[in-house]
Parts: sequence; C-alpha cells; structure tokens
Amino acid sequence: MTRTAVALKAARLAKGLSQRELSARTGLTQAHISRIENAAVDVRLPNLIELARVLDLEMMLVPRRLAPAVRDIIRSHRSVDDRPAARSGPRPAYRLDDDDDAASSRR
Amino acid sequence: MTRTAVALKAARLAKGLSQRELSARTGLTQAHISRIENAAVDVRLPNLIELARVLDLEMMLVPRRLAPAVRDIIRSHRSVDDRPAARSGPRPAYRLDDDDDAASSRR
DNA sequence: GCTGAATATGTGTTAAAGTATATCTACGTA
DNA sequence: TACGTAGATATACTTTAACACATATTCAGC
Repeated sequence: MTRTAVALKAARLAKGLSQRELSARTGLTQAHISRIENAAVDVRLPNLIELARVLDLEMMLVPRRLAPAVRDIIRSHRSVDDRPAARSGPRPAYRLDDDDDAASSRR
Repeated sequence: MTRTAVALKAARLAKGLSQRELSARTGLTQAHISRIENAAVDVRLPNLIELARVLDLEMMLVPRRLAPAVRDIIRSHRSVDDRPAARSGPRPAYRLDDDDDAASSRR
C-alpha cells in the first residue's frame, strides 16, 4: 500500500465517511475509490486533488530541504480535530475555485 | 496552465534542465513531459512523484488548516539556492527508496 | 439464516503515456 | 540574405491502463 493510499483512507475514516459518501462528494465512483485506497491503480492528479479537497487536505510540492520541517509542523498539530465524527451539521461545501485539472480546458 | 504544471516547469528551468534531460532522469518521455508542462494531460501520481524527486521537490498531503503556514515557510525560504545552474559536478543520484507507484506491485 | 450497508471485482470505454516525427529557434557560415 | 544544422519543444498515431458501470462479495445487526 502506497503512502498516499494509506493517507487517503486514513483521512476518510478520520472523517467517518464511507467510500460511497466520499464517492458522492467527489464524483469519483465508489469502485474507483476502493481501487485507489488499495493501490490497485495509479490515481490521476485531478482526482487526487479532488479527494484531498473533500478530506480537508491540500496537495503541495515542497522543496526537499523543507520537507522535514513541514512534516514536523504536521506531526505537532496532529489529532487536534481530526477525530471521527467530531462534527454535527452538513459539511461547509467543497470549494471549486482552485484547480489542477488539465482536462477541464478540453472538456 | 495548472499550478503544478507551472511549478514543474519552473523547477525544471530553475535547475537548467531541458525536457530531454529531465526525460532521461525520470524515465518519462520528452513528449510526455511537454504535454504535462502544457497541461495537455492529467499526470498520474507516480509520474508526478518521480518528476518531483528529480526536481528536488516532494509531494505532500497537508491538512488544510496548516497549508498557509507551510506556504509561508516555502515562501520565506525561496530563492536561496534554486538559481539556474548553481551547481558544478554530476547530480547526487536520485533516491528510489520511497514509493507511490501502485503499479509496481503489479509489474 | 436474512437484510442492508460497505467494500471489492469483471468488463467496456476513453484518456494517459510511448514511439516516431515534425516544427521551431538560434547560431554559424558562405 | 539565405542555408544548413543542431538543440529544444510540440504533435500524429498506437498501445496500455484509469475510470465508469454493473454486479459480486463481505460483514454487521437482527
């Protein structure tokens, strides 16, 4: 299992979502989310970004020298509010402004 | 042009590499690097990670609340040693230890 | 056992990625 | 100026794998 596959699944479970719910929010099929989490496929960037968005994550390209510092920040802030179902009402709606979907210009 | 496409191209130019040189180091074809930089295709995750590795970048999934802090770190450390051709000898050889290639288990 | 929710899998379609080639760009040289 | 020529990037065409759709399997609770 790749690191991102694990991270995505962990983030989904941390939010208390089923694959089906995540499917509904992202537009990816449940089948495909399953394959992504099991690393049975290589996910494409726009799909990764969309999954990340719904899971309150952000894909970033970090200079290698700064990566350890970034990991420290993430580690030191872990488990503050990412417990399962720490929320009540409906989700604050996913933003659609920023984009990395190369195909969007072709659709 | 998507943000990552721009970032990848900028990182390549900052290292003074041609698409062909980057192709040789990553194993991706020059043709495909061209399409990626022009956002004519949606890059797959293992390819993005491989490109990033050669360009001394690291793909990370950052909790949204921490993303601004991470961006600050990156911005404040910018242009320290990422000038074009600030190096002399051959490159220190790309590491192959960490992995996100789902297909590797199937090959 | 049954029933339903959740996750996994078989199959077809479409787009990513490879191969080969073309185009562009800048520099010499006559 | 025109004419190679070499390096760099883009594009036509083919092959392969991601993704959607449908269905199966697994796993709870009753």
